[in-house]
Amino acid sequence: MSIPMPGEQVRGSQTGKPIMALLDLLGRTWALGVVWQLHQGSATFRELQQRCEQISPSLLNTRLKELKALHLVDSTSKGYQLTETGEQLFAIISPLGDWSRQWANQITKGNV
Amino acid sequence: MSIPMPGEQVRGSQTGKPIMALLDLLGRTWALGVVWQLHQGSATFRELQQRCEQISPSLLNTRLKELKALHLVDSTSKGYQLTETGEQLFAIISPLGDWSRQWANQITKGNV
DNA sequence: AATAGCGCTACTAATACTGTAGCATCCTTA
DNA sequence: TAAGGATGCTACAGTATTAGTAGCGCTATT
Repeated sequence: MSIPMPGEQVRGSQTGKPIMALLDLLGRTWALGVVWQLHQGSATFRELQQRCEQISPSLLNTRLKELKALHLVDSTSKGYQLTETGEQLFAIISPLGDWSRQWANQITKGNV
Repeated sequence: MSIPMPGEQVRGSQTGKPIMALLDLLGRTWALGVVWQLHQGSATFRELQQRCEQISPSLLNTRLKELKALHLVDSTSKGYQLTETGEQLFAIISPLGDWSRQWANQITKGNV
């Protein structure tokens, strides 16, 4: 799958709008999850695989390539870590943690 | 694909944590996009299809079923719309619009 | 020199998505 | 009362993506 570069056409959108590239990227399996897990701290390839509950190495590697190409993740001697930009992205989505718990509560307790 | 219900195991995770169910859901093609587009206002099935740049009806319908089951989208006489919960979710991710533009700028102008 | 761990690739099977056709239903308008 | 015309949605075949497993090439340790 090609890397969803802002300005170019991406999966599901011809417009080239940055938000569409971002939504394409984040709409791929484990993309959000990798960002989420990496915020817990940098990790080696195999550590990251374990944090992501045994995601297959081929997929992890594909996602990491994309995230690196888009400057959200960096690989250093300490392993993979979020870039500053990646941390910004995490900062935006981090409220999803708390929110998802309320949401789960609402659904499973059935407040209809 | 089964609906990622918080509390149950989902694609890529056995833990049942709400955040994992949410990340599974949002990691599906066009899930975020549909929420994004519906925030622009309620829409009928075919309107929504057009806003989503000709997403195939089968996929749109699948995504809508999931979003309805998870109380993020409602279908009314006026068509589909976000629920209150869905609007909350949108409120969290809405900064992605502005952020994606900066991000695009950083990548394409190459501030390396 | 053998062992163990690492990043990562290769390959196949399983699953998800795309794209098109079209059915059933509900308006219009004649 | 019936012939369009639009709508919500399903069916299905073809294609693309993901899962799962094996293992290679390398480095470090024993």
